[in-house]
Amino acid sequence: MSPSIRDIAKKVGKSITTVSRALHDYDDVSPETKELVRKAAEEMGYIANRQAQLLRQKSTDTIGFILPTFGPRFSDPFFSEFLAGIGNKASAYGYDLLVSTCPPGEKEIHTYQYEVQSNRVDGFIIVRTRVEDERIKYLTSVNFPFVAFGRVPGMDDIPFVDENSEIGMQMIADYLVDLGHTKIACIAPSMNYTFAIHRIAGLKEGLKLHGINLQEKDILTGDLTEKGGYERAMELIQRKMHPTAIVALNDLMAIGAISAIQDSGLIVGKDISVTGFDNIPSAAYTHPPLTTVHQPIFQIGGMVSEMLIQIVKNVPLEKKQILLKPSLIKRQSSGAPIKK
Amino acid sequence: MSPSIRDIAKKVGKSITTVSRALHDYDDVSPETKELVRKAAEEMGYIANRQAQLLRQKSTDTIGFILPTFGPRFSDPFFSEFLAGIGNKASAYGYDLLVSTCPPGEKEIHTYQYEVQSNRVDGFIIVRTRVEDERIKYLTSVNFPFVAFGRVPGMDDIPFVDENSEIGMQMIADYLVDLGHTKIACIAPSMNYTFAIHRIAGLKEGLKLHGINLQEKDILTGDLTEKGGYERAMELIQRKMHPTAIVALNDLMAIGAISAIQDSGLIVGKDISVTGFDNIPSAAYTHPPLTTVHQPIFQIGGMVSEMLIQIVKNVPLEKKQILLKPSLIKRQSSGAPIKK
DNA sequence: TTGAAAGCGCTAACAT
DNA sequence: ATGTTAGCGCTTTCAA
Repeated sequence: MSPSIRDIAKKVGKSITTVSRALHDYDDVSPETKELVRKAAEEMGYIANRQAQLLRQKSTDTIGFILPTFGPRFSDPFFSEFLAGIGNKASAYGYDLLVSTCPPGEKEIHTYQYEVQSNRVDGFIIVRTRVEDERIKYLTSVNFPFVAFGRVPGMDDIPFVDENSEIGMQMIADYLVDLGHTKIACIAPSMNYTFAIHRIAGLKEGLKLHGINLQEKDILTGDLTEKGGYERAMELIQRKMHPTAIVALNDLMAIGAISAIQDSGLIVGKDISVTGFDNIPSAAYTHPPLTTVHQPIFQIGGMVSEMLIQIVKNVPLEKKQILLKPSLIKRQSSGAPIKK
Repeated sequence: MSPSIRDIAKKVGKSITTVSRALHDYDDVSPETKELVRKAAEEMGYIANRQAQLLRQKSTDTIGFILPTFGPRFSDPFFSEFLAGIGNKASAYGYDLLVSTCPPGEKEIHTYQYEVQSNRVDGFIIVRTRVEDERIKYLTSVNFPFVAFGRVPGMDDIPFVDENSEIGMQMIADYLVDLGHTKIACIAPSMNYTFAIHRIAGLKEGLKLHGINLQEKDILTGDLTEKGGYERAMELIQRKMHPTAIVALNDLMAIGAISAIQDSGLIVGKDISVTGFDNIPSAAYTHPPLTTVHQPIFQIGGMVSEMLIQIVKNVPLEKKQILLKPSLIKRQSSGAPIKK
């Protein structure tokens, strides 16, 4: 068994109170006692029992993160990088990270409720915010701390980090139009995701400035995976007049689109240009490499994590809302359209 | 504040003991009382305080998983899928998942020690086992439960799930030789990983059966990322006599290799064939699609998770070691070499 | 500067 | 069938 505070007390001939206070570096313990206690603790390999500590303190020093997993082949590189970002900062602050998995839907909110009420975590990190976000509604209603990666329309007060993807998409629009494209289609995820709304808005806005109207029929809905991108791109390609540029709202779908175009015997970047969003590492290794908008996922994970910890610690936040500037990464998946 | 067991007791006019027992469906509580208590609990939205429960029971109902993160751009799709697999089964059994991040090295073992001794978790899941695996040595030495994804040489008693990648690589070897390849090179990760050893052994063995000797100079070392695969492949291509087939030991490096070959103006599957390992979703969407060996990562995550839970619950295991049969996925990144 | 004692919310041995 | 009581390991009043 691991030694307890009692064992140390016995060894140094002091009370457990004194030991506890020495370990926490309280002012009212003599330096000698502190030294004595610390040495004994070290020698005995003492590590505080977290359960007990936390029960007492009514806090958990733990951050909750509920992975919205969609089916078994859940391998979005976005999440592993984001998780690494959260985890890194959390451990830097001595916080643990409790991860659960739950597909979006009915049960999801129960998972949150359960973790809130059973006192498992001090706060949550929410990812891929949605238009009517039950998670955020719930957490706000019970006044439980959280920080979101992504904005929520109509809830401007919540703490969040997001990339200004409107601007990102405007950059894409400018770039494609400058290359000479006019027939542009888009593969988006469900409009339930707020990021989809922002990105579509940015794209529309950007195109409109050049006198181009993005029509509803040119916005297809995919599921954020390569497969989804592939299938939607195929539909676009098979139209009698296919677009010369396909704007996918994330890299995974863009990769699928590239594959579909090539399977159709067309040339990516010539017959049809493709752009993505995220700049996942793979994006540099598609063929041709993918033009996309960079998002510093790892850093964002860190920021979100840090903000949440400040909040649960009651440290005043410098900024409650952070909107990052995107940057366009031009690669060879996009080029001038072929003149006919 | 969430209601406690005391609040329920007060409400139904029973002792807290009775409430506790009713909630746990003990035999020695009358059905009426059980009903009464349950209803009250439901009404009041009672959820047990996990910290207290667990402190008392000396268990945590929590599984630990320490992500070996290598630097910030940590986006191996392997991990998100594996995590989803672990998480799913864990929650099915009512277990939580505590995730930490720590780069392999010095500090890593402290992270394990800390979580063990502070009583944070009941057991660990270990991934990507290594030859002299400090993590496993430590956990065995303190007799702390764990299950590994991957074998460890010389420790045949540890509980693990692994794919028989020797056979997987033999299938690759057979297949490539049948296509007519004789000049075969390999991009492997550090031989610290036991899976690298198994896969190389399988490849060598498989080739030897066809009278081909895989030489050390034809085994390059990459870092398991696209970038690593790209760079090593470039080295191979620039040799005066480049190989006609590049066998990468994971899909990410294979994707990098494909990119390098194409950037060199060669044709993948004709000039140089490429194979991977894992069959991540992206593998079907490279151009050309990647020939690889399938590994059911999600299921393996589930199995490992389930085994660990059995172990910490002291339920006897059906099988302590599980070795899965691989299957070869033939796609167009591999073909007959061009005759000269 | 230190210690005694209460108690976080829960479970379980023991008593009734 | 139910209640009394002790105690998990820790922190924190309060008193000395």
